[in-house]
Amino acid sequence: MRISTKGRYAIKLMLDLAIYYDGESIKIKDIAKRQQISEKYLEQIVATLHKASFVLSSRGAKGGYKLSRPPEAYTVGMILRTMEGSLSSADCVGAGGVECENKDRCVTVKIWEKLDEAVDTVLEGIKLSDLVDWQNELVDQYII
Amino acid sequence: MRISTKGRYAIKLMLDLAIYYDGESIKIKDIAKRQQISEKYLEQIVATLHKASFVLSSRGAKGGYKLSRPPEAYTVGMILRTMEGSLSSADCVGAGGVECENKDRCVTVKIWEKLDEAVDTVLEGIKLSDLVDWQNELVDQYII
DNA sequence: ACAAAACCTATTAGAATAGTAGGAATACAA
DNA sequence: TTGTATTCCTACTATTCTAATAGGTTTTGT
Repeated sequence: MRISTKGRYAIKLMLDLAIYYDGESIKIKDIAKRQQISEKYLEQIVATLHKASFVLSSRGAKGGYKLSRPPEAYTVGMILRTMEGSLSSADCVGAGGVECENKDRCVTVKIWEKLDEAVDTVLEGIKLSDLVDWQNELVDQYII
Repeated sequence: MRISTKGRYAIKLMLDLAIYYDGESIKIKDIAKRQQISEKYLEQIVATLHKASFVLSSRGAKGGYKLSRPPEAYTVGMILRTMEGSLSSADCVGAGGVECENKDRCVTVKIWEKLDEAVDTVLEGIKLSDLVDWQNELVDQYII
């Protein structure tokens, strides 16, 4: 039931883009420094997010990345699914899964269906903007 | 977010023990045949369940396994946790996890806490006896 | 022209997954 | 008491996944 570093780092990356946006593109180098993640690894991760059109890029000096939409438009689930592919708990359930020919006679699939639904509800219920809000609350708490 | 075959097979094994119990011990060989799982692999899985005292064993001819408690006494979560160790979505949350020194300043942990709680609620909410009931409903539906 | 950034592709070390394999110990039954 | 069926124990293995590292190429602002 683990979420990989790819998924977790992608969320940190997107959150960083949301929080530190000031009109300018944000460099991977800076995100890597702030989030304590390898620059090269982040490059790979942002490439996937770029392919999914979650971020806009500009190349060359003064280049970097921006969110392509407002933070309310992303859910944690969207980001994780983009990075991890399917999030389903077993192959026999969920999109793109290997259909089991015994599926409608197997009661254990009900477990995975219920589980996946619960996971989905949580992950689709948290928006990137919620993370930004939580972060701001934390800052209020610690700095002030 | 995958549940491994070990966890899934363990549930099938426990369910098989619950359903086919008639006073006698049940052989791994029979479970393997019914559930279409490798006998040798099931041996390993049942060994873990035995160590956790979820099943009683008797050796030699006429040997086999029985549940050590009634099916109501097991939750799916108990079984999965026994097979998979921690079910938590990230190392920074949950028991036995590597505590992150930045934990109380990191908002993403909130995601994993919420997620783990939801997973827990589902998995602790399903008892082995529920699976037995579902199975019996299925049988009614198909055979009768 | 130069520097800084994104972009692209290959490689790798280690761990986890999903088993396979072979035999030792035990116990029933003839 | 001998055979057979079972659990029990330990080692091995092939494959995939994870989490990176590495080394460049292309683009662009100054």
